[in-house]
Amino acid sequence: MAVAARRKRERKARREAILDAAQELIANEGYHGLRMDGVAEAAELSKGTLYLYFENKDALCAAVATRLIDSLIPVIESAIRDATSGLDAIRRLLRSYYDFTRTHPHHFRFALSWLSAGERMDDSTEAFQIYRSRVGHMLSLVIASIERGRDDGSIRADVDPLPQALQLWTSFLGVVLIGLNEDSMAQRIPAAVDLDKLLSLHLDTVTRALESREDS
Amino acid sequence: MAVAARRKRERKARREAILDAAQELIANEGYHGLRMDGVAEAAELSKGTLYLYFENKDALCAAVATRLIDSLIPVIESAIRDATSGLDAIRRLLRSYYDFTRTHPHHFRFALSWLSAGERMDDSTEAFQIYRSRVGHMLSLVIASIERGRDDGSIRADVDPLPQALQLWTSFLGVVLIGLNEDSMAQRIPAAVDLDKLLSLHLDTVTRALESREDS
DNA sequence: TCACAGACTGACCGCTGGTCAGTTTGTGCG
DNA sequence: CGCACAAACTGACCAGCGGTCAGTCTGTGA
Repeated sequence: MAVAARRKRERKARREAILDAAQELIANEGYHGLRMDGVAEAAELSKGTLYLYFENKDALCAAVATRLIDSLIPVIESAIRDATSGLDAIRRLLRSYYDFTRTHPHHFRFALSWLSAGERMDDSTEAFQIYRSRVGHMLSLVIASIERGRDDGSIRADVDPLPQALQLWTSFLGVVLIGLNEDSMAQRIPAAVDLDKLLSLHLDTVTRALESREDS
Repeated sequence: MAVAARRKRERKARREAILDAAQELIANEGYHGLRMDGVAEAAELSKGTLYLYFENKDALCAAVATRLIDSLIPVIESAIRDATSGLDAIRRLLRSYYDFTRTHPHHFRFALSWLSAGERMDDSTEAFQIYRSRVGHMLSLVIASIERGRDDGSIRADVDPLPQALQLWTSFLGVVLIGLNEDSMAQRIPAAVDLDKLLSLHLDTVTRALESREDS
């Protein structure tokens, strides 16, 4: 009865193939430009078949995003390990995420749609639950870094890790958000700021707010 | 020839009526739930007529957003005037925007779609240009407050107003973004933080980063 | 009474996410 | 080999919605 096992493998491979096709299209056409017909054609399947593997379009996108963030998490964990202090870990963590977003801007767009929507996106699917758990994991890394900094003295002792992690994460997302729209921002703001510099400024600002001070 | 003047008035009134209908629907159904057929019915017009007043759906939404932000700007300017210092002005400015967003969450959703999209939203219309100018005005208020704080000594002398204003504004938007999804966040994060507290924490963090220090 | 302009209408179109009755494939059994 | 059954797959079709446009209505001035 090795048939069932093989079927399972094949099913998984098909699923991956669909994800490959979708990810490629998202990278080229953007999340909003993604068409289920296009995915079907790229994956050399009929549209109906897609719905045997994914509940709907949003679930497919969530699965793509999950695969991407799964490739990011080890990078971040490695960056944290290399950090010289808790505060340094925060900086490295944020910068890793930022770099990742520059490489995969559409992943961030997806994450953002999820955050901002509540309505425009179906977040009731299982694929979304999985994605959520990844985000939860990332947040726990932030919390852990804050606690580490509190312990090693690089971060003020009076910060409350969970709320501060939320503040860090959400404010950081806002900065990255702009980084995605470099071109349109350049038009909008005369003599616009270079975006890598904006990130650096943000990190400096965060550092300044968190660091323990020598004075009383 | 007072006819032309009356026609112009009537046209403007119709436009306002359409905006009223759209704003009401957006408030109830959300931006994404807005249907042009629904607007037409609510405004007691045919759908085709809407397109005599607005280029497309996104332009209509931009006009709604502009009307809303136009009601906010005087509030913010007043808050800034009452401030005791430049740093205090920043805090008041951000808090005013936050309160406004709590009252009109859909305005913020629109602003966000505009920022995050670049693709999913038509920002080429005149209505969008106008909205942009309002955002530019708000940013200039932030810049002015920073300069004021630099002058009155409440803010460090070495901050560069424009980049710092961008950093302040974008990071602030990220925090507000979460504030919009209170309910879904509560599910996601166990023992979630109260959102008004999150804002307060953000303001404190910002303050800490900007304030001039007594020590050398 | 007529001509004209501008406001307005609503049937219609195209696109796209999603559905489902029916077909193909291939595996195990008699 | 043929049969039955399940699972994978298909593609024509549907519904919702943004947007269009040929034609109608209204009222103003001559």
